[in-house]
Amino acid sequence: MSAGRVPAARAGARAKNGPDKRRMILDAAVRVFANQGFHACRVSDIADEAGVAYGLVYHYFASKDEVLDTLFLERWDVMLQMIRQVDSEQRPAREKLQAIASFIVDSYRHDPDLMKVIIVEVTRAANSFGQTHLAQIRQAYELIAQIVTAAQAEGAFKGEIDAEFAAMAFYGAIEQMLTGWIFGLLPLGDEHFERAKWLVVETVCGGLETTTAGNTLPQ
Amino acid sequence: MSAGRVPAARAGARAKNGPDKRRMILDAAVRVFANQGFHACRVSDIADEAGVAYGLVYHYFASKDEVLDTLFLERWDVMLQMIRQVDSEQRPAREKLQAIASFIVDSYRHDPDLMKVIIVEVTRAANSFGQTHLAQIRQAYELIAQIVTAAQAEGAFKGEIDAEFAAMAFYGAIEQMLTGWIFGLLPLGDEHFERAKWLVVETVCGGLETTTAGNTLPQ
DNA sequence: CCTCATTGACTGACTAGTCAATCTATGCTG
DNA sequence: CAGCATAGATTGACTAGTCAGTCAATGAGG
Repeated sequence: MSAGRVPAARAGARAKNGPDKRRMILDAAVRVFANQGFHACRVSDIADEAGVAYGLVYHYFASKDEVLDTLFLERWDVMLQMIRQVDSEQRPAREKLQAIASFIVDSYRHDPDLMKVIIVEVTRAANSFGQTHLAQIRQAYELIAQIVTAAQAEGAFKGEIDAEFAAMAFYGAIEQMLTGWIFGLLPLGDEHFERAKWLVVETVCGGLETTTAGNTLPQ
Repeated sequence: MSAGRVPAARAGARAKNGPDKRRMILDAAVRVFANQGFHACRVSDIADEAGVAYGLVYHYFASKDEVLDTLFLERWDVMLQMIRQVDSEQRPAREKLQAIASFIVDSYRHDPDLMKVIIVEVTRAANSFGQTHLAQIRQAYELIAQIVTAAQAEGAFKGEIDAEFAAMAFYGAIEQMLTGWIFGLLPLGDEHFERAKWLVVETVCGGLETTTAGNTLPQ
């Protein structure tokens, strides 16, 4: 509902005139939320960062919550579309997962603040925004699970591991990777981002163990 | 520092008399934090839940923050000790990871509220408690990474996957599993918990893919 | 002069943390 | 053993500050 507050028509009209204040507020909010956290920051911080008056935030958004809702939904929808697209293609499951991992890592590379906000304030906020956007979040898991299910049906993936579970593990591994970057626990930089894309997929698809005969007794 | 506020001696003395109010406050806080979230709840909620006066919370704890700090450190220390123990034993890496997964899942089974609080309010709270306890959290990752490194040295695990990274993926998969239960996205119940223990390890160690060398045909 | 954008001072509600008073257990003293 | 002292436990009304959201006024374009 929040995403529809300002009709596309008006947003377009704005572009002709001065800068789009609504967009400036959203962009400022990303920075403020990322640096201070949603709860710790004040609405005035967002207004100041955006260079607009306090009240203007409430002209474009019904509440502080709605600012975050908007940011999340904007980005999450893009991700869901992307996964659906990948899902529909005719490629090996590993490549599909690879594409998803790439997209998420690139999202982080492109706008780390936004991804930090989405993950920290929504996706993992079980008592607040995570609940309100649970349906959206769930969709991502389900789409990934579908990929796994399909791969199992054609024999590429083991049938013994529940698809919904595999989806959680895969997504969890990716998010933890971003968390590592967010917390400064993993090294940043383009080559690390690229390597990370491959590493998650290799870990989850190929496994950590060496494929010794029958993988029964290591060593 | 918070953990040491009440000397063990006095805590023991308390046991002789009435109930340990400090403990009651901590236990109540777990329930309140789990149900409402740290930020959303008031200190009076904790006091009410514990059945004590508001001021008593501040007799035992310097601040609302310190209550959560105490809860986290108490439990996290137990987990670190457990991982160190496992780490020192002479067993295959897969079994070690299995033991860690079991411990965490059992922790959740035993006290879901506490684990929810630790994960949601600390481990994943990049802008608040996650930062203050970063050193503790990091230790867990490093210990797990050590297990992976050792396994790689003896050839049981592939050398191409960075150990620290594998540790993040493994831990991330487990936490995501708990998140699934917390959000009500994965089925609860003893058999599911048991299965989950095996599933994470099988996914991360064995991988999702079927072993191409005609090892198995699922179904 | 109408509409929408923009401003920022102000209000109303909320809550972490304080503190002075009261209670309770224990032990000491004469 | 009664009486008293001391220290810690317990109480909850109160303070001081914060901040989300409101609104009346002003500005600008058509």
